Amino acid sequence: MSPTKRMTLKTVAARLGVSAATVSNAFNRPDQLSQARREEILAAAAALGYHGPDSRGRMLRTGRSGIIAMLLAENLFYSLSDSVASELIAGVAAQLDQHGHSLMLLPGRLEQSGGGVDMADGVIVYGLHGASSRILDLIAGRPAVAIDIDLPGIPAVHVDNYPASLALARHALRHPPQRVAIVGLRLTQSHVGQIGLEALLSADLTVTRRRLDGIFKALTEAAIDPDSVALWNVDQNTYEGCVPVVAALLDQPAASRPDLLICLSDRVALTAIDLAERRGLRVPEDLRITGFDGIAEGQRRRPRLTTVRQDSTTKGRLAAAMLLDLEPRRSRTLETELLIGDSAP
Amino acid sequence: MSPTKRMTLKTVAARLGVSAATVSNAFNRPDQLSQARREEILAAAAALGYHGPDSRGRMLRTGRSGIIAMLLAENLFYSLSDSVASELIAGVAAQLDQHGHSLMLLPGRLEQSGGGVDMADGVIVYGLHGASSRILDLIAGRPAVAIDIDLPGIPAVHVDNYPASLALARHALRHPPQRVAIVGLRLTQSHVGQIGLEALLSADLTVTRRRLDGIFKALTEAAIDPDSVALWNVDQNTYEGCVPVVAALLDQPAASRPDLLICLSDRVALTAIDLAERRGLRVPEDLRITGFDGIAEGQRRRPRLTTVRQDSTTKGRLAAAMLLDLEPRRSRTLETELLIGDSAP
DNA sequence: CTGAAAGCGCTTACAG
DNA sequence: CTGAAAGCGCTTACAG
Repeated sequence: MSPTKRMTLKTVAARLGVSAATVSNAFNRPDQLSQARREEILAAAAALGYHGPDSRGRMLRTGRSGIIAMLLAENLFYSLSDSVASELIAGVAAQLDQHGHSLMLLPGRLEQSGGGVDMADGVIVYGLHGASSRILDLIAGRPAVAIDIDLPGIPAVHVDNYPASLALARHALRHPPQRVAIVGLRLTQSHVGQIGLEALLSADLTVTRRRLDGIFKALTEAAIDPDSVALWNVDQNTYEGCVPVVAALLDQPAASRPDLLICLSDRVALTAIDLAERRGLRVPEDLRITGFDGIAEGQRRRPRLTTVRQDSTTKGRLAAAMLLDLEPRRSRTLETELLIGDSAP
Repeated sequence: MSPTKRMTLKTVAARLGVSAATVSNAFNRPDQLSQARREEILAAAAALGYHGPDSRGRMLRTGRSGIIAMLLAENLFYSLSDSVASELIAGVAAQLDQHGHSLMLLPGRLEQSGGGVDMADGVIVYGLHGASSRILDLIAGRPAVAIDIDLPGIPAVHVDNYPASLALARHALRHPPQRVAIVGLRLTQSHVGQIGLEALLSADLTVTRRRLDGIFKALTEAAIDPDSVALWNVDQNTYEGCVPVVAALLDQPAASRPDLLICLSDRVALTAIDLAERRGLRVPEDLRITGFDGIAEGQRRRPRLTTVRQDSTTKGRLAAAMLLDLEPRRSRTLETELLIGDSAP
């Protein structure tokens, strides 16, 4: 067991005086040799410091790796820090746990090499990707499922953003507001702060656009002109990313400050609750707030957030199940649930 | 570009009438051929639907994969749901983002095949693992760094649990309590609820044991007999896992209910704040609460949690940096910071 | 029940 | 500047 040379199937076979095929069979196909021989070989291999066939060789030979890759929209750190992406990843993970697969996480901006997508048995593409033709090349020929994005020829898992936010906004507007403000997430290419309607990205470029459309519909129904509503935008779905925008919004003179704040993500809404309370504003008495996503954190703390629950865990689990052939591989739109909490009763 | 046959370096070379070496060089070693030739080859390859060398072949040949693996203590779902593990993973991810590596997540209970650890260029082992000799076999010969665990021959990243919890408990006890209770995390093999001292795991089997020892020291200094303090245990560091234990503890008759609750993790402490408030108990007036970890959620909400901040992100980042040879590969114990919030001022 | 041989897709000295 | 050859570690028909 000296660290002189790495053991391989071949060297083990040579030492034992059997063929490589037999050693391989001992590890992978118990039925191909006698029990006694198998145990003898396994024991001898262990004694030699050989702990089983190397996956790299196996992978090249068999074409399967036991790995599912997730191609994330952002870099790894952001994706793991964003509650929604993180719940989604956990959902994928939950399915893989049951199936004995490993999870490979790949950042949105891949270098030339592709980061190893090509070792995956299947790939989940999450969210918007800059150069989507690049993505298609990378996953070419490999089973793939998209989440929150449409890619030609690839089944997608979506959530019913439009009707969900329509229902939520209708609820919020039953209490007639003086002034409404909307805080979106990635509604524009990059502008952070208050924005105009002309800067909006189209619905195929950002999920939140559909949510905004639902809200506009509800505003119109309530005889409020969407153009008259202040529209703000945040580009990072993290506490730190939301703070400056929400602070600017709340720090307006009382006369122009909203009394209804419709946020297009829970993270934005939770940041708003937090900053409002620090400023002595009562939620919902002085300021009613709604979110979108239904992340766990928002349902635990007081005041409980009024929001739409999209089950990110289920989304991830379903996409993984499709890749593992536990579910038919076809596009699905999952239903959401209106959660009426205390932030906008 | 018909989907008849997958393109390989060899077929591309054949079609172009050059050698495989030249095509490989066109992709990997620009200096090995004329610029004109290179562009010609790249363009022709693209036209043929070949998007670059397959990592599987490359990996077998070069021995490098560009992948860092994290061997987690629990299954993937749990690890991604636990704030502390999740921040740690994000820290590793942050370092990999900067270096262009991919992240492979492997569940604690690996099947025979090893789940692909052997493709990783380096592995991070996090937390306690059942069969650690198995772990050592799996990572044999591969660069490895351990976090929160000691493995023979492998550098480890730790946090100063004992002095940190000693300082925290000293602070908490400056306000003399009537009755103290401690809620631990994984202090025993599996018992959930109130436990006795005899069931405790030793410090090399659980991180929280060192935290407990620090608290006992502070209690003794304050002339409180540790044996007189109620000791409870939780085995899952999630909201759902904490609820039953914390509820049982709070639902005791007022005469035996603690007025100081020392929790060995923030998740436990946050659950305690939540359930206490639901029961009309004021924090800190009726019940003082401390945590451990310093997770972001605890520092955002009111009352802000009094706790010890261990920077999990930095832990992960450092371990990854060691693997990428950006830091010397040697054991480190990181310092923590006492955070005095409102839950135990 | 066991073994010899081919080949998965690639890169790298090396020779020309 | 380009190509022929070896080989990374493995599994799988196939022949015996």
